[in-house]
Amino acid sequence: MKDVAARAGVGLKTVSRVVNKEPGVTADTERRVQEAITALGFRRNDSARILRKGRTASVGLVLEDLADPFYAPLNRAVEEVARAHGALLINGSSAEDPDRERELALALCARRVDGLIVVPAGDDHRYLEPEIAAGIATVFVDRPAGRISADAVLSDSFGGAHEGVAHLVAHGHRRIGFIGDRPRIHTAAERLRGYRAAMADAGLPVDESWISLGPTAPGRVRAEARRMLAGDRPVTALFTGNNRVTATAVRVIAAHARPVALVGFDDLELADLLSPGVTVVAQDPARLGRTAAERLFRRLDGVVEPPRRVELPTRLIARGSGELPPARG
Amino acid sequence: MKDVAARAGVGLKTVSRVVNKEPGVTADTERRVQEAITALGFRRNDSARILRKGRTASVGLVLEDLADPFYAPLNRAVEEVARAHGALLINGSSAEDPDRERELALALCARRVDGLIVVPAGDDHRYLEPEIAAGIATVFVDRPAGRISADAVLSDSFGGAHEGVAHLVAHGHRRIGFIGDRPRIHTAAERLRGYRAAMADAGLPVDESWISLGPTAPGRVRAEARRMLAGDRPVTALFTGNNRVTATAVRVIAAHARPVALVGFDDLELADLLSPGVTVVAQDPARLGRTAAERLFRRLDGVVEPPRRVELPTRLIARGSGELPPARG
DNA sequence: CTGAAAGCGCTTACAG
DNA sequence: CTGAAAGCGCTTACAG
Repeated sequence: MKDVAARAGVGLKTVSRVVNKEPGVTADTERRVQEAITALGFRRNDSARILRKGRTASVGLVLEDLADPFYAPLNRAVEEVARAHGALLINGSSAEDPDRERELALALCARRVDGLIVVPAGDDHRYLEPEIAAGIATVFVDRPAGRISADAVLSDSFGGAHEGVAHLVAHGHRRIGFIGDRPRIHTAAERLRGYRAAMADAGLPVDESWISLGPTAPGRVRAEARRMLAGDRPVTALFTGNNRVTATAVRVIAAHARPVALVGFDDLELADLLSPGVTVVAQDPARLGRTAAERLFRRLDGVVEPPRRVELPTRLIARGSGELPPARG
Repeated sequence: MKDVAARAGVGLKTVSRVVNKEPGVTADTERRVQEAITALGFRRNDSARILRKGRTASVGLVLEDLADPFYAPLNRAVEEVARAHGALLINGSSAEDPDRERELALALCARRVDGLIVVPAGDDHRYLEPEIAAGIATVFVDRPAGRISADAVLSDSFGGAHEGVAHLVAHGHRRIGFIGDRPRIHTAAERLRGYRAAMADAGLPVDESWISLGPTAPGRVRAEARRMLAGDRPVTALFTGNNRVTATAVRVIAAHARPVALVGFDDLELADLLSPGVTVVAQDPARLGRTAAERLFRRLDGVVEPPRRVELPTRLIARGSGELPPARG
């Protein structure tokens, strides 16, 4: 910029005015400056601008896995809202590791993102308190914050699971298995709570061997599904706690001798084309992302309100697998 | 930092030393500085650091759609490589709009990302020449750059399409339809070229009504597929140019009276569970992303080489739909 | 082992 | 309409 000013024979401020299209520059001066800019190949350095202005026009997003079919649309929705507000998006995957979540979130804060959206992996977010106090707006999405009070945008995991399990009960099932993610993950715990409540509401006993929480790696899920379907009092239906678990369960059921009913939390691509179609409790990941980002930008626009928890509804989509009657033992 | 120095009664440089864990500070001094840091809630501002150091330790990624099941794993792979090199990832979607691609890429350059990875939407990238000249390493992925010479990491679209169509021919098909993306997209053009070459190699004539390139919106693809399957000399097989087209074609075929063979470019989740399973020419999007990012960081590490085009192989996965014989008219 | 000065590339008041 | 000075929060030489 200094060089441009020298070449155009004007002051630094005049160059700044031209670059930022501020008024108060003669057409002639502007032309001279523009010439110098192209001659020198000048490109404004936004880092310097940011340092001076205070705001970085960027937001950070920490989620579990950028490649997951559930989080990818959430990511995209956050990007769209950021873009509408002239901000760039810096994001990364925690890989469900609390240390990595923390490291990434703090790196984003050190870059002075204006705001932060977090899908938490850990359950203690006190490490963010100094950052929030220093003015970095923070919204949690998909799961609530741990040990601090902050905005959260969630799906109704309890209600969705309750509805899905009640649907199986309505179709005659009495022995229903639940396979979900690790119990320290809020959504997994809530969905299990929904399962238990639906069973209790129907007056059905629950055998603890019908419940399995843990990593969603195909190997574990496959083994647990097979275990629940074996023996002489097998479950006649499965309720699966997220998209990854459902995909594996569909494979196990397809290879099983007797038909097994299935309702899965989260929708899957092509789920309607399988035989039978997979009945799901669908979330709207894009809406989760959009809602969280809009809340973030409201805060950045100066709206002050106490932290709030928003719960978005889920939607049961019946496609066949959840309407199968119990197989005769 | 100034405040910390004042409070600890030391110079600015000493604080800097402590923050950066540089040697040459007494244990006692370090303790005093650390106390001041926590008392004041000091957090280093990486923007300032970056301005001074020159490198931002961040890379930019412009792709078509963060939410697309093909690009999401590519995105994640780039992130992993960036992370291994201590860099953050700033990314965004072009939505297949050349202006938006340009706007986003230049915004990233203005932030002075160290390097840029681009899935091009447009076909003229001369706008990046000043940036590249100024030292921003740039690698194109999935599609090559237009009108500039730059590194590119691609899948073998021609070879993959050729193999997929030859597979259909080997199973007896003579009238094969091709539905692909807009012709100005490099991969779409290459896959069409592969289709034509495979037909020519088999000595089969091609009726131009069997070919349809255009937007991959379900409505258009559905209409075109139905058109090719109607009349008294319908195609007996379809070759689809990407994951979105394949998903729609599967639905059309499922609703069609006679069986229709199908081979799709790109793999789909659950494709193996459909009846019949969907035969595909699979790419490896994560490997594309990883390869491009590794090439970028090699350049950032100072390796100087002429721009190179790398082509990764595809893999035909036979699952049933591509092995169906032609239906009798 | 420690610190004062200069500078990274901009913008913000303020003055002409 | 235009510009010189100060400063954003750090780091880089350099000197004690």
